[in-house]
Amino acid sequence: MVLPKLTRRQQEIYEYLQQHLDNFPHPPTLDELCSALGLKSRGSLHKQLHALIDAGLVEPMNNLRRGIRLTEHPHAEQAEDDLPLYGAIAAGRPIEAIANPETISVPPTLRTDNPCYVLEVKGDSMIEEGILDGDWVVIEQRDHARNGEIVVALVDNEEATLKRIEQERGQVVLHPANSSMEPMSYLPEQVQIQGILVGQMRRYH
Amino acid sequence: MVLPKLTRRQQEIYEYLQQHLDNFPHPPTLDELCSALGLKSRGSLHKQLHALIDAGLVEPMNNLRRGIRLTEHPHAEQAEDDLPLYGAIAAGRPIEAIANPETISVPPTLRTDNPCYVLEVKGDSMIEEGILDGDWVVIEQRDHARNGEIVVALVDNEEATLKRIEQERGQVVLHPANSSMEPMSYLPEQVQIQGILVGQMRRYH
DNA sequence: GGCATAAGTTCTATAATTGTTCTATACTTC
DNA sequence: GAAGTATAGAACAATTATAGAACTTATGCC
Repeated sequence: MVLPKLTRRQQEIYEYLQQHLDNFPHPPTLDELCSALGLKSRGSLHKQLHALIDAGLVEPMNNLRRGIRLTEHPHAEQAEDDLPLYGAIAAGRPIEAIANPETISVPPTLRTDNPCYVLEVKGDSMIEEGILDGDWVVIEQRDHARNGEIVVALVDNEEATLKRIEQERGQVVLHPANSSMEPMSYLPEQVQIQGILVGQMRRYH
Repeated sequence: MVLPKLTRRQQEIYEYLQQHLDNFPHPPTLDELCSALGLKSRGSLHKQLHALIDAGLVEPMNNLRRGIRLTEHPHAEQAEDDLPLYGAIAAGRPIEAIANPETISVPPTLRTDNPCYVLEVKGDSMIEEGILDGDWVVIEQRDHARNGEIVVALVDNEEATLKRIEQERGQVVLHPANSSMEPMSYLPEQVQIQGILVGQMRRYH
């Protein structure tokens, strides 16, 4: 996301702040920053900083003498932490079809910037990957995957499962992570990828 | 370290207190602190200290003598869903002792209403419970547990581990969830419970 | 228990520092 | 060359820091 257009110099200064602000024992004053940047005029720096403040990158300092600080979450906060929860992996139904899903809160760390949703895991097919019955998995919505990724796959439009995928010429192999189950091979047209695993959560209480 | 919105001088004084408060035989009087800090006016210092009290960093001292103490958990006012992240399970250190932790966002579902913190798991001792190396675990801060709960236990004040606990008369058994490891027995006084497992998160990207 | 003293509190005044605003000038880029 | 950008410098306004005095409250001592 690109915020209000910064000039070249403003960008330079912002990058300098990101890199060197921690080097100062305390948040620096305008004068200190001036000499660190090689500027001679407090007023000039102030003007540049005000542009960064307007862009939401630097803490506004309304006449306060607390020094210059960067804002906590520069990139304006993501819409919501809530993602749709489509219940247990629903056999035979394309994920997106479900009408009015519940939602569940998911920390930004566990998701990607692309559209994601949450499923509740049923069964032990991924137990050796540390994914247990009842866990929630965060799925990035996608219709293709790289080999080795763990995907939500809909087979023959009937059964949706969570498996590690290997795609070769002419066939798709879905590997469970459970030594009591066998990998299964399908034709590419039998398998529809509905998303790939990007996060996992479990509660113990 | 970025503190709440303190002025420079307030920050200086706070850092001085953090460093030198233990050097005084008793908590110092305002006058003693003044001369230690090179100030000449008790009133001035008092004003600064009051700012620190408002910020929740110094215990309020309502007319008490020698009452200057730092608060236990300075950063009480945390962002809503953010919990302190104490890094990997740290051998030999009581969890609460770590100074200024990072924080990580945790959905309400994965935590309890009691104080919680987050650890990063190192090692495979709980692999059969679906807790892998690198996972984050949400821990409710507690010093006791029921049998069968998974706890963060500090053994002999040296080693902190995540294990399932069984407490019998006269001994405490810590069970790993890894068939290549053996349960270990200890005397109750060797084992200090630092919290119990209430949630778990993992990212795949 | 009462009193003296030490220590915390409140207040005002003043000095120092620092953020803000403004104007003039130089520099880039198209 | 025009428009936008960057810098310097001065003047200004506000916050912050300090000192000092007066006041209140706790604590210990007899």
